[in-house]
Amino acid sequence: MTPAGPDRRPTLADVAARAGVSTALASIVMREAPGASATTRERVRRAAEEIGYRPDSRARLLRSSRSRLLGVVFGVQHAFHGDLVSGLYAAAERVGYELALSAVTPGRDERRAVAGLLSDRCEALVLLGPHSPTAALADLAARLPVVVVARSVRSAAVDVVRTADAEGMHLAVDHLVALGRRDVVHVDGGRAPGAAERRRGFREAARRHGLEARVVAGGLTEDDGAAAARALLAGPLPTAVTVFNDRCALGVLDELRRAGRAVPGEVAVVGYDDSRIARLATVDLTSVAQDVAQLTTLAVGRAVARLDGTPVERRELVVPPRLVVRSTTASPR
Amino acid sequence: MTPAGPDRRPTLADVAARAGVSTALASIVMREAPGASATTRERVRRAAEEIGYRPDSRARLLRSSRSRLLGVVFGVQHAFHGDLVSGLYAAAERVGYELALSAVTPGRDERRAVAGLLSDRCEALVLLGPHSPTAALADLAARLPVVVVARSVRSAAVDVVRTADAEGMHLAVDHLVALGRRDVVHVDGGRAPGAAERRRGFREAARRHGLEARVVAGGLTEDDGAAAARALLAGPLPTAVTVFNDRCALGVLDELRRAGRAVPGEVAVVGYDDSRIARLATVDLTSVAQDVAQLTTLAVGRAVARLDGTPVERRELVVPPRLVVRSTTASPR
DNA sequence: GCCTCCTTCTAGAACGTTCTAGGCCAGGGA
DNA sequence: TCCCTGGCCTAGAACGTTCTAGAAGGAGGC
Repeated sequence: MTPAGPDRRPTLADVAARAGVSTALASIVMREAPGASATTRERVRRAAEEIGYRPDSRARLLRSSRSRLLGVVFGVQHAFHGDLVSGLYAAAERVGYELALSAVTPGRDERRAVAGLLSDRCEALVLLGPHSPTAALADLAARLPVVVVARSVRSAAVDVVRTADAEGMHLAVDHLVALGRRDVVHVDGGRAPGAAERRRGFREAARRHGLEARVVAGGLTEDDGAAAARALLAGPLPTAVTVFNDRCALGVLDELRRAGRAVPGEVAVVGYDDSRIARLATVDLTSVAQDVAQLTTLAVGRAVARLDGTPVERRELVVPPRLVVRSTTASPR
Repeated sequence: MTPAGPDRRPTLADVAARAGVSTALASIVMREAPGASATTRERVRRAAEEIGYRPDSRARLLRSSRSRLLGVVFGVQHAFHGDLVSGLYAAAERVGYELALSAVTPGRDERRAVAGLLSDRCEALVLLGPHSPTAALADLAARLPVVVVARSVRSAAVDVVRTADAEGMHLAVDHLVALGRRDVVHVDGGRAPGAAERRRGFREAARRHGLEARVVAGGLTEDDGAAAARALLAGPLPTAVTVFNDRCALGVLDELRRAGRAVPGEVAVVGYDDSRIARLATVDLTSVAQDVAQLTTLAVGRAVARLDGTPVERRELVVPPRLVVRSTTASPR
């Protein structure tokens, strides 16, 4: 019978009492720290097992000034953020950190998400494609290390890890031109994180090839893509289209096919993100892939470097993208 | 100059010192508890503001035995889980609880996700479509209240909140029959959470209408749906298809259209989940909608009831689904 | 004057861990 | 004999909160 009620969560003191040692020694055993004999270790471990002891990470963190906890803010809507979160878990584990997740939802904005993490005593924050203004991010960075992923921020206070989106568009345009497609249009992502950079890359590459750099309004969703495709269908059809992201590209594809236009026969289409959608057999979309493993490893690495006080050379880390060619691009029929 | 280094996180004692009161009183003010004069409140609040004080939720939770923290395990891949998480945040906030998120990723299984939440001192767990065997869930439920969402579990130990999936299939089949479609096939979800129930519902409804209850193998993804459609195209085409979920339905749709079959002219298609995909103008899929707001409100409510010791009548709460009719179902051409 | 009651406040003990400082004992060198 | 040294262990103080018990001071009733 435990002293303070039957359903009390077992504590280290309970383990120690049962094993007949001090709590300090029990702590040593549980942490696998040096300073206990083999027999005692065994005894303490068995006691812990028997009463179902689980360390209370909050008490643990309270005591040690370091929490080894990285806060992550992600958008619950974005499939790509899901991939990034997976990568972050793996990267954090490799360097002995834990993750605290906080989601941005339609009813919970970034401020709320960040506030939650701050009171959880995270040592640093990793923000996935944040929408907060630069000033707000800089304010935050005055409190603790902040790493922004997949968006570029013009501030000396925050670290940025992102894909070389302009280069990704170069790859896409070069690929299309090599296929003999010279009338290329870009379907834009508006004010979404990364859109400006991708637009810029498109324009640079088009100019380099001596092409007219035509850009039409698009967006993040399939419906935005469909609308853009309808706009394109109203005029003379280009021979190739680069699209802000895969979801939008899907809308473009669908609308083109509905209008009876052959893809890639008449029009080639390139997406961005290499999401699961792009990889589906029924879609099989050529797309610019972001290197998730690299992005997440660098993001965690940068956060840890800041915490350890390791000198850091550049604020911005840029990861090269990769073009994944599938069946929506080919030479004209 | 703070005593213990310049970048120490400000604590309640700092606030109290600056305001010239005891920490206990500062605590009272920060918690908005009764027992402080208006002028003192104002003074303490200003001091907190000035030094940028943020309560340390871990210390707070350590002290009070209640953590008011609900652990949520979700799959980072599932768009539907994203919707549920959004709803859970809102529902938890309404009853004064916080959420701790723990993701299941390709490299992080449910055991890991749950273990993390347990050491975070969550009072109860909400599991979204868990894959763990019933026995493991029951073990867990012996430690703390467990609510499983969107899957049915045959165990008296855990609470379940789910959609009446069988009824959803009744709605779908009734709708198709009312449209004059009597040759209906179900594309199955295999061992996915909810699949068995949906299959059962389909069979019941078909039998009720005196139809042959034909079921073909499908799955969760677009590719599974495409494969199922190819199987259907190999024989005489049914006049209607119900599909395990929207993603799979999308594959079915795509493959049917590629084969030149008119939807809904020749074949009507009904999906399940009413996901964002189904709502897209380019897809516009008739689908069975799950009531996310209701599911999440009930899940949180049930967890809280267990914690408060409120007597609970049934272990399983079943929420009625709703049929959303769009353009993939109509009378035969 | 004394008692009670209220409001406003404070000291100090929790909470469950880790860490610091030190105790005790055996072994070994002088 | 004495003093180190090293291995194993413990007491007790942190960590930043909240909570309990109670003090101080005034108002009011007798």
